[in-house]
Amino acid sequence: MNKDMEWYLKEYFGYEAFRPGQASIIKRVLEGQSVLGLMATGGGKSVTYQLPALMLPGITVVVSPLISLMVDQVQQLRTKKRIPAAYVNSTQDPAEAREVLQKIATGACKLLYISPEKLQQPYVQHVLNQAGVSLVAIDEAHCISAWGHDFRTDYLRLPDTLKQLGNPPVLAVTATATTAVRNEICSLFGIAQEHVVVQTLNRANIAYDLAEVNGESERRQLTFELIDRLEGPGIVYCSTRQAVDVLVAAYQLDGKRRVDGYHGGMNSMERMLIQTQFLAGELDVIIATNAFGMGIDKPDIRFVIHYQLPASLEAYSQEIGRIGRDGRPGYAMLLYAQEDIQIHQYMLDKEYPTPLQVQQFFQHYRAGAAFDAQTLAMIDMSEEMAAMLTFYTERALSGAQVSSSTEVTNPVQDIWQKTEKRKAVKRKKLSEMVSYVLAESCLRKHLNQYFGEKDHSYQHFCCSRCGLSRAAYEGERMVMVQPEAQNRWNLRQALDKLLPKK
DNA sequence: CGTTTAATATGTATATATTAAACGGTGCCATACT
Repeated sequence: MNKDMEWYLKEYFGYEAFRPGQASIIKRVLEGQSVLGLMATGGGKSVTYQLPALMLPGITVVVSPLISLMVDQVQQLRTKKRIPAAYVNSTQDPAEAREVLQKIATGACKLLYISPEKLQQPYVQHVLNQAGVSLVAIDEAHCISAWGHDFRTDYLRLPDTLKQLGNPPVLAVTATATTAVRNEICSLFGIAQEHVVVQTLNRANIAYDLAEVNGESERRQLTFELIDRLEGPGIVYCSTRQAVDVLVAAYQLDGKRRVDGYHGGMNSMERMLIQTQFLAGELDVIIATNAFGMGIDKPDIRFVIHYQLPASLEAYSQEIGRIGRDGRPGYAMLLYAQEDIQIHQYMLDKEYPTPLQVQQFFQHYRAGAAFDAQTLAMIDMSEEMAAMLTFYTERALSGAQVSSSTEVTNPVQDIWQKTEKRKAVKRKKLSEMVSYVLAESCLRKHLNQYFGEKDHSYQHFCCSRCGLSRAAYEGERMVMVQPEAQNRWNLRQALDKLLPKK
């Protein structure tokens, strides 16, 4: 079997040898085991399901979070590797989609890329069952925990969806997962502890830096200086679309480098254009919200600047993880101020329902009402919240059936409590982000420990707490920002508010 | 909750100060509408 694996690796992927972790994941997958693979960005995750897809008898379904990722990967497989792959999603018209699915039914495709939403459609499942599903790969599997509980609950429905496909083995892969996230993925898909394959998540080539800023002008000045002086391509992350637009306009006015913006408010053509330009080296820096970056294949990103505090260490680690996939040194700067927390708190409060909203939703749900635009407007609820509440309501009602003998709980109360629980989890993640900037210990250690990583080695620089100065990093002098005691104290107060009361 | 933008106030023409209102992330899909 070993020889076969290597033959496929060379024949289809052009590599002489496997990269660390790959062979061990693939072996288990070929044995029919369900596996969770954790590999640092740039570790070659996609080969771990693309190669088994060629060797296994049936089709491999790749659950992918973004249409743009499906398009990229399928194109690469078809043109560069000559592997028969396809995708089904909402960019296709019904006739087109039917054509693809009919081809799949005949077994002409080895890989199908699809979203968790689309995978629930009965016709899609019917076709896949005809072809026979050998493996379900879940790409960017941290999305299950990051999005499954609120933003895209279809991620948490995946175990039920896979039941309809006869529970094929699962290979979940990601670059960031805390112990809690690993446990959640394992229990959802029945992955045994010995089938969790972990490569080191420590990013030895990244130098971690941190600076507290006072006021908008200081923040902006520091950011623009960094963009001007740092070498190579980079990304600047902001918390809001507006901040992105403002920064782009301000920098383009008299900045030295080629910079453009990217966020969810832009249409897909614009977004595609900007991303393509960045990948092709026609843009030096992208200023973006967290909409940018997932799955982008650019090995030479040299720096990431966080203009504001991100919402969690998971998000932070994902975003800086895009630095230096080529293994060459890179630099991560996190700018923060006390007021950065407010936007995240606001979003959190807005995302989750009040008891009244749950009640109104439940009444309509019970009455069998469709949650169309009109109904939603009537109860003043967003499409997103209705989708989330549908999920929790379904859970509450099916759960009630199972345990009906014990006690009859109020479903509305039950649903609201479940959503409050998730809200508390998110609040805690935000507090952990704040703790990170407040703690005075080594940044690398703190971040690595959060993800259960014990290796803290580094190549050139560790972090600003371990003696990295920006002057040293850039090889020239630069104004250092002095943190003010007052602001730190306020931030501690804000942190206290985030933590649950005892 | 903080920042940005729009609207008003001032006191007699342009611009600044003050106050009020608006706004805020991530994407799939289906459906309704042009």
